[in-house]
Amino acid sequence: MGNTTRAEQRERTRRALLGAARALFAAEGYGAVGLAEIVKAAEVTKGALYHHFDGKADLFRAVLAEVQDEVGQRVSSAADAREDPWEQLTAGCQEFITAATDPDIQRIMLIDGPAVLGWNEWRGMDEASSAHHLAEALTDLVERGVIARQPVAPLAHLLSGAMNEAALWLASSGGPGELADTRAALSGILDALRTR
Amino acid sequence: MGNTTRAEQRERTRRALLGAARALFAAEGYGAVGLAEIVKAAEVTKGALYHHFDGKADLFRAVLAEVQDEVGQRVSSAADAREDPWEQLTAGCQEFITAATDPDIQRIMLIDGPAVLGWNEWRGMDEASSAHHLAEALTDLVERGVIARQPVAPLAHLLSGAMNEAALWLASSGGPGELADTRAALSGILDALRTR
DNA sequence: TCTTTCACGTACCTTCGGTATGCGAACGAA
DNA sequence: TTCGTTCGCATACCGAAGGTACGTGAAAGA
Repeated sequence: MGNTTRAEQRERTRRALLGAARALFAAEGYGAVGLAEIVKAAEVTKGALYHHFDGKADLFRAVLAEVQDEVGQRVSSAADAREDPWEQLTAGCQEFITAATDPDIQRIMLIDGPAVLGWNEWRGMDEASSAHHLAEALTDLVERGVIARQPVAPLAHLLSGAMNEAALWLASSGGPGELADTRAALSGILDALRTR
Repeated sequence: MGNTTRAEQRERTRRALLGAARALFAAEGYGAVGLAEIVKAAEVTKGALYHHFDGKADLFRAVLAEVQDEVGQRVSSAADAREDPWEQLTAGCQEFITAATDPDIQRIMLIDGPAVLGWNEWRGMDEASSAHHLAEALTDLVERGVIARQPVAPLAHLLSGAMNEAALWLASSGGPGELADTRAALSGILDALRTR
């Protein structure tokens, strides 16, 4: 008893590193955090870090994947709670704005993500976690004739960028009134897509 | 003759540093460029660099200001070439997308900018260089009744973010067709703002 | 002409990401 | 149970990069 299997120990250490790195990256930003801080907070050493990850950037990649996965889940849940495809789109977008207003999530997902991994890789991860939801929803709405037939990829990117920026702005200089105004403005843009 | 005043020399060195740093930051990204590379390309030493700037981040700040200023000028010129306020807005937006599709400008202005300086400072610089044009144009159009009366700040951020993301996407995976589709989608969104 | 200021070069320090190596405990086979 | 192997991780070290302290020679002012 009290014995710990290797798989358990491995998982515990990995979790500790991911948790510590996530908290520090979120609080101070990728560049301002040293590996020494991370391993100290995780109560391990650099040896453990390099045993689990290829380096600082790879550790960040794992943290980013975790964050993006959580946001993707929130958006999916919000969308799936609705029946009407149009409401699924709007609910998903509003939920994304809410989730992305968290400063910790922002710093990792929207600020450092593209800079650390490069925009292409960041885009790929974003696509896999949540952006494809948006593209699928738009495609579905086009198929159903709810919005005008048009290439969905450019539209998806415009909307994605709009929401990212809006969330960043809300977190830094926004009171509750700003949030409501932003939601309204986004709704207006989305509504404008509908065929009349 | 042949004599150089101190002000001249100072300006020459500063220009050399800014030019070298801009080229390297654009090509390799802020994190991947060392001060040694920069001062070698500028044919000076680190002493000169630290005499003109407070450090690597401050040098980047100066480069970013230069890039943003140029983009702002291009947008202003495009807008001022039109008489109709509505056309000024659309022309300015289209010109921004064109300018921001340049990979060098992207890396400095859209990718590394927020990560190196933090989003708040980046936002402030963007506001000063080009974003205020957008907000002013929108305010003007609201005053004239061309678009519905509404808070312009959230709208400006949504549009700004949409254009930033669109430009990034276009540069990485876009052919000429994608550019046309993106322009069309943006026009559609802008048109939707008009009071009918 | 003499002093001061300034632009910049040189040498050095510190920190940080990354690597090489060693060790003890869990694991698998006999 | 024993014994060799593997694995998870700690320790010590290295090179590079950002940053600093100080020296120097030429322009600027008196």
